[in-house]
Amino acid sequence: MLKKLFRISNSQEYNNTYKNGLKIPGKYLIAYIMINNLGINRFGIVASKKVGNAVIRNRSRRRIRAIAESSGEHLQPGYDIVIIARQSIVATDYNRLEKDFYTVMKKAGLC
RNA sequence: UAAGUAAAUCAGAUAGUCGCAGGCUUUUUUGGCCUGAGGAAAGUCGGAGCUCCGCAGGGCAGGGUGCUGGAUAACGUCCAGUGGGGGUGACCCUAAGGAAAGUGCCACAGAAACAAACCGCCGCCAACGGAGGUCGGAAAUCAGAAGUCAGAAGUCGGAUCAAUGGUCCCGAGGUGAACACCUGGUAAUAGCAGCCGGAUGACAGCGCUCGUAGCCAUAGUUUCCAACCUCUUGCCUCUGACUUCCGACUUCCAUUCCGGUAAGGGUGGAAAGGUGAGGUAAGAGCUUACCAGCAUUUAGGCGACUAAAUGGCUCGGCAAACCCCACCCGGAGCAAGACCUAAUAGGGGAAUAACGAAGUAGCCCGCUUCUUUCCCGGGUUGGUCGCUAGAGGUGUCAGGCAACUGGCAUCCCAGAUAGAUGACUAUCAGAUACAGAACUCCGCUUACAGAUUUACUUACUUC
Repeated sequence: MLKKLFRISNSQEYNNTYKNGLKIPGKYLIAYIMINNLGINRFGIVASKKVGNAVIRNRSRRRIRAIAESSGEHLQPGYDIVIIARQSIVATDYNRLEKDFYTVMKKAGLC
């Protein structure tokens, strides 16, 4: 589902979101949310080297992506969302991560 | 069965649901099919392909490699060997050229670190000292032997007495109480010109001097003379012992000086080949046997090297210190680079026609470019290609000990671009190691839960 259309692919767009977006911290992840004028949600997922080696980073990124894919119907459209993985993500399972994601989204008022 | 050694393989499986990337294929809007992380994808250490750099030429500098032969596109990789080291063994480890080209270093300790004497062992000369021995001389003492003189006692003989023994007294004459004096005879001792004998001696004999002391002058126990013997003392000679002193010679010990010695001790990572025997003043390859090392010759091997014989007789270590020798090395890297589209402009300042500037990784030369170069300012990071059919995989045959090479057959096996390979459920199992492609390949190194296989070694047990 996450085709190129639904991705943030430019470093300028990332920087824009960091500067102007709304920062909402969760237990396992942090979200920066900013309104775009496209009428769709675009996601960007970031896992820094703090999280772990390449394998661990890939796994956590894929989990977040899987949640984002499945969340499409539940969220209001029209936002750029950058999700940053925290170090604590390593120890959790999928269900807890999903819960955390939705609490963050609720805080942001997207669902 | 246990403990090992070497090599190889695997790296959860199956099913379902929902998804992602690429390719193919239809169909025209979305279906279908296929494929989709690793042995290390990691570290980015070595090498190569590929690309660009005004095509990389010479010298210097610099860097790398370093037993031999082979393999390879190449390598610091691999294979086969050689030497060295370790293991009972299977097997493992090994930067392993040159120290007789030169320079340098070898801390501390130690006498000495490249040619050495601290202790030790040994020798010589001289001086001094200590202890002893031998010989000679002198003195003193003691002992013995021989001798000699004197004395005493005795025996015997002779003279004397008529004749024995004992005791006392007296004993020539005269005077006298006595001392003393006088007379006659003899004459010892002593002394000494001398002669002679003795052992050159003590001393004896003869002689001489004095005529003294003494003795005698009626008989007598007595007395005298001579000889012998014994004892004692003195003296002398000889011998011996001991002590002291002096001299000469000699032995041992110690110290100093000089020299020999590399066996031994001690220090050190390392001390001048090792061990045994001979040898020596003591020692030493000084000699010899064996071992190690070196050189030469012969034999074997493409070679590293190995074996044997012979020889003289022995050479410290470090080159991962400089260095020498042999071989190799242009640089930057897929953000390389190419193309397409869009945009366009060359704006300001400076330097200027060679003795200049820039490029070619450093320096010198050489080469190339120059109305160009530098600085300031401005613009660009969109897309496509590179990009995965390759020093490719699998099988087989052939060559080779092997690494590897060649032929044939067959297969196509990730290619993203903020970056795919995932999420959930169920079942099974030993309950999940290390870990994620980014141009490619060959290696190396490092990480790793476990599982399996093959070959071999050692030990034990059974048949």
